[in-house]
Amino acid sequence: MSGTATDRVVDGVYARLREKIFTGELAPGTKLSVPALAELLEVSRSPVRDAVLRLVQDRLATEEPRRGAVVASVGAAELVTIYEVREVLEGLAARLAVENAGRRLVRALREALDDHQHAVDVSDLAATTEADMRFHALVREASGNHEVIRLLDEIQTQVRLAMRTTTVTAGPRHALDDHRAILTAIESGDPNAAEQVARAHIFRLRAALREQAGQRR
Amino acid sequence: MSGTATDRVVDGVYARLREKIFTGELAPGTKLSVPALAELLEVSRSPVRDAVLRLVQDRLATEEPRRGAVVASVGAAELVTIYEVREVLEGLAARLAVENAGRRLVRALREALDDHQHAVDVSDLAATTEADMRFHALVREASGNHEVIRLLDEIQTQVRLAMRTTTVTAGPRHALDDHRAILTAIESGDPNAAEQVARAHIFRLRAALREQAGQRR
DNA sequence: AGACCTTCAATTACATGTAGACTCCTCTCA
DNA sequence: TGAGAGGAGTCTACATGTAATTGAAGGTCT
Repeated sequence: MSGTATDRVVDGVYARLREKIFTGELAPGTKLSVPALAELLEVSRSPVRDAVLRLVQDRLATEEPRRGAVVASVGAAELVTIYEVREVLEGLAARLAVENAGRRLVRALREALDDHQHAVDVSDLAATTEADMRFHALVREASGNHEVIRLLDEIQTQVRLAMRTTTVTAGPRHALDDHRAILTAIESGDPNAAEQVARAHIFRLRAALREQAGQRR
Repeated sequence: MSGTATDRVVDGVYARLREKIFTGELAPGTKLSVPALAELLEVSRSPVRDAVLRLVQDRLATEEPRRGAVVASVGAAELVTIYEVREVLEGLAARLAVENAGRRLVRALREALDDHQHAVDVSDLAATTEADMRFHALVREASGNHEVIRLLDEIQTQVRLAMRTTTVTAGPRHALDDHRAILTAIESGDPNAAEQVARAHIFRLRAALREQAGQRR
């Protein structure tokens, strides 16, 4: 009567490796040796192998045929191409969110915004990032489109990984203003406005990135 | 001196399974039993297991924890959500293609269009589909954005799979006109126009789908 | 010193064994 | 007749063995 549906070893290994990557314990470039990790995590090689393949699948690692996998590193240039995609997807998410929007969404967004504001006021970087991510997560969940949610989750994963290497922040103040504008557009119920404003937000982030990394066009 | 870089068994198994899915030999809903496939393909279970995991990864199959994998079936409703994403990505691809565009691209697109026209004239469905897909492939390759290319490839895979179940065609004539408009916009060098026209194209396909499947909003 | 070869340890990719979970079928009993 | 127990067979998930390859270290010759 204790049964979790998924008590597979591979799930735990995957989660633990993912965590080690995000904390930096496994830094970009680190080799993911299956036997070594198996010993470290005290499981056999099979679930480790499967977990590493999953990491490769969501591009937290890259593999070359007979040479194994290493923790991926997302450079500024790649991040710019990712943000080009992110721009249109966040726009779509905002549009769809408006079409589905309920009071619940608006209330939750306001809450995230308040937290964001407060975090910025007291210069709490971690809380700022958290509130920022929560705002975006709320919008995409509200889109109701499973593909949009999945793809934006993937992108967020890549961005988190990129933060190990590059600085991604593009002025916390700016982001806050942009979020406010997005909320206003959603409240107004205008899908086109929401799409435009959401796109403009990511566009600005991308511009900051491009400049900071100084290249590409 | 004969060495191909990748002579891994798993690659061949993956390719063969993929092919069997697209030809319909493995129809949506079919269970992918690892031991059975291993015997069928005359390899051991290991590479088959890895190949099946890859199929799950690109959503040609779905798996449930202790119950194995089955060939995925893409329903009309899911396809509509996929097309919502496809709309903005094709728009982005067209926009970026304009920014990069060279004469080579325009020439290749014209060629694909001519083939498309001819295939429609003689009612060759296979050739029509091929020329249609080629046109889109050219545009996204020209975008120069690796993420856009990868995501649209994924989407095309899903669409191909969906064709096993649903009819996706939305009037071959319409598609041809839309492609002509996209080419015109690209030739004119106006990124915004290209994005709008490309989006409108997918929008129409989606509308046709939504109607044909009669639901969703 | 520097280029090349050899050797060695580590690792990948594949093969195979097996406990426990799941499915399906049959048989029992109300 | 229909619900439910029981059992057989199949399969997944994990464990483990191993050939061949790779990368690194060290040695040799020029």
